Amino acid sequence: MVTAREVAQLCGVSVATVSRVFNRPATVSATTRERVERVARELDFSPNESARALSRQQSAMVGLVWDTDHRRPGWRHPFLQDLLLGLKSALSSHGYHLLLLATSDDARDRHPGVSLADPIAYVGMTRRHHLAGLVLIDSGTDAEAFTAFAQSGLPCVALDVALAGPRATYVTSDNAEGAAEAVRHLAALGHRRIATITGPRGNAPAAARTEGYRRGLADAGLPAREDLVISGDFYRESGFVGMRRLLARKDPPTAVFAASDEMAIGALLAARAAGLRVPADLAVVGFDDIEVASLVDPALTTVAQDKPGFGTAAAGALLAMIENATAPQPVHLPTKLVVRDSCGAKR
Amino acid sequence: MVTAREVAQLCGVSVATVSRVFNRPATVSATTRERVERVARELDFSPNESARALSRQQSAMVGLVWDTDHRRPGWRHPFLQDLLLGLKSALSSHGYHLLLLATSDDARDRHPGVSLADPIAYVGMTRRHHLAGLVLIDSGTDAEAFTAFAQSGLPCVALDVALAGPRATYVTSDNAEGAAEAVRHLAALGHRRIATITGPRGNAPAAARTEGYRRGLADAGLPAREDLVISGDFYRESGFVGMRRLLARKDPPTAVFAASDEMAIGALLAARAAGLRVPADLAVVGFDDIEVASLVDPALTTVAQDKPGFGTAAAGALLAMIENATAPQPVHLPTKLVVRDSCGAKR
DNA sequence: GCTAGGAATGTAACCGGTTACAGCTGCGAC
DNA sequence: GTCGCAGCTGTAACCGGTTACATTCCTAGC
Repeated sequence: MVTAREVAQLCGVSVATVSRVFNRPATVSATTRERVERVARELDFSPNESARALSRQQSAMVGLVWDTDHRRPGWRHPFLQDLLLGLKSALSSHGYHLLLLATSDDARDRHPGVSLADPIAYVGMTRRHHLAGLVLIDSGTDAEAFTAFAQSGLPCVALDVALAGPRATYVTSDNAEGAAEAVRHLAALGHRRIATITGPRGNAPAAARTEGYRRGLADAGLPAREDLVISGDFYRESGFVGMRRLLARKDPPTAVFAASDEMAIGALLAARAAGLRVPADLAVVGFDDIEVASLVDPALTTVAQDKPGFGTAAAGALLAMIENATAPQPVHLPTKLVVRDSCGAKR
Repeated sequence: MVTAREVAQLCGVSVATVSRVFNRPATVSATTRERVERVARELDFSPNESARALSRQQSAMVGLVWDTDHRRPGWRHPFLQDLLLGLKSALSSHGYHLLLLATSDDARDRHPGVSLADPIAYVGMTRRHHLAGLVLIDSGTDAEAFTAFAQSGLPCVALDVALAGPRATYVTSDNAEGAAEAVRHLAALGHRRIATITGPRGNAPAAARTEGYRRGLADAGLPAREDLVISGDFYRESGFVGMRRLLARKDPPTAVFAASDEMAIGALLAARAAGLRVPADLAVVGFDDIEVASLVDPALTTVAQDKPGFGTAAAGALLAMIENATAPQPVHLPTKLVVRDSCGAKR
């Protein structure tokens, strides 16, 4: 490893000058700068990150809090890979890396209800590592714990959880509009009794999608019937059960908007089990556009989220807070209705 | 942030002693140790990681090289989430974190054939960050680039790519045995003409699965017929095309072992397109047990890999090399045949 | 009683940068 | 001619730990 001292010596300047070339090039005369840059390139020098972090009290790393309880079914994030890719590429263009914080599962083992391993341990870790910021992935129900991060003073961006603070914000899809569009689409296909299977209560995107469902009905001039709103939890099983309950009605819906693809697939299976054909007897629309959506039979019509966009938007918001100290603004990503077979639109 | 100096002052000892309490407790007298530990706990002190990394020339971080070209179809890892979870939890128990290295895509943009952004940039990064080790995820065809990492002297663990060196090793499934088991299962169901659709050439797991296919045939006393070996590339399309070619034969196979679930699904679609019923007219077995496998119709019989096991095994091997400097040993994880509907076994 | 040696602790030199401050130079203005 | 100031660079004090080496103290052995 070449150090700045060696570069300085070879250039006949002090280490301070070498450091300046890498941090505030404008303060160094052009000739000196070029000489240092050339020698640095020749020796393949670049500043040691540990030393830099120690000295600056800030590292070139962004922490990723993704603390999921793998014992809970459906612990997987619907599109973590796209998210990581988006984050990674957006961060890399500014020289930041992503640190996947690891905490022991002790706290969770002791208190089974707690989903985040230990917020305090996390906050300490972010300090010890001099992290520049934090990306928080909602892993279910730790919205309260997230405020602890926001209060730590570190720039924070949460995904799909409303987070506010002087240096905190969040990124989410425009869930309400996406849901409304799905419902309007079903209405336009002639459906009058459109049901919905919602996500878990307390979940912000779930609430927004239900709100969007209502708005979509209103937009289409259809009455809102509360008995057509069935609550689920985003996972397949609840879609199956919810659909079965809906089909047992004496006046079952002809279409259903499920607040997640997993539940839509559950609904599909329930319809099949009840001897119904989709989309002929029942139209189904989901939300997310997970990988499986195009594979099930019939292929699922769904509201697609901008998956890599989540990553880039989160990274962008975070970098803005880190580097410009700008006032954070929540980001609402547009969704896109992907029409496949399960809704019965001819295509 | 509390520093060691403050703790030392409050305890009436020197910083060196505080440091020793955290690093080599045995060299400190019991009474002093307890006093320091108590005060440290009260002040919520823990050593600053940047300073520690700088001083020790080694950080508590393991780099993750996952440099996939998202413009290539099928760039997704079949089970990255399980992998990350396994890695994370195994590493956390030893206090290590996972750093997702970000490199600019420049190199790749300039040379479209290159899949890893820039191995040299990566190696430099690992040095600058004082990383303790490296986990290499194969993203296609950069096996050669991986040797550059192995030669950097840093402990390296590759996944699904044979990597050798004094401080390098790899983790992979027992692909050959898994494939052999699948083929024996098909033979036991009465199939005599069992075809295979292979993975891409040059890919180690793909080669092992083909070898296992041959071994399975031999085990079952069936002749190996080279015309029943069709090459694919792990992605769905190649499974579809391969199956179509097989079905066009005058003497088509009654069963097919696809070296990946994606290709198996492609084969399923091709069979359906040809008017064949699965499993009645054609038995299909895949490899991986990806999430979709249980969702397709018919549900896919497949060779399951130990997904979280990959992560824990990789972390274990890496930690062993980092902490004990043990001679690295490749890990071969056992697979498990998951019998569902597509093979025609009654269950 | 004296010494050798081991255990416990302190001292201070690192690790490799960043940056406040001071010093030097050269130029235009008076 | 000199004063002021801006631009450039060097000096040295950090950042917060780790650790080789020195020192002190105590005990066992003679």
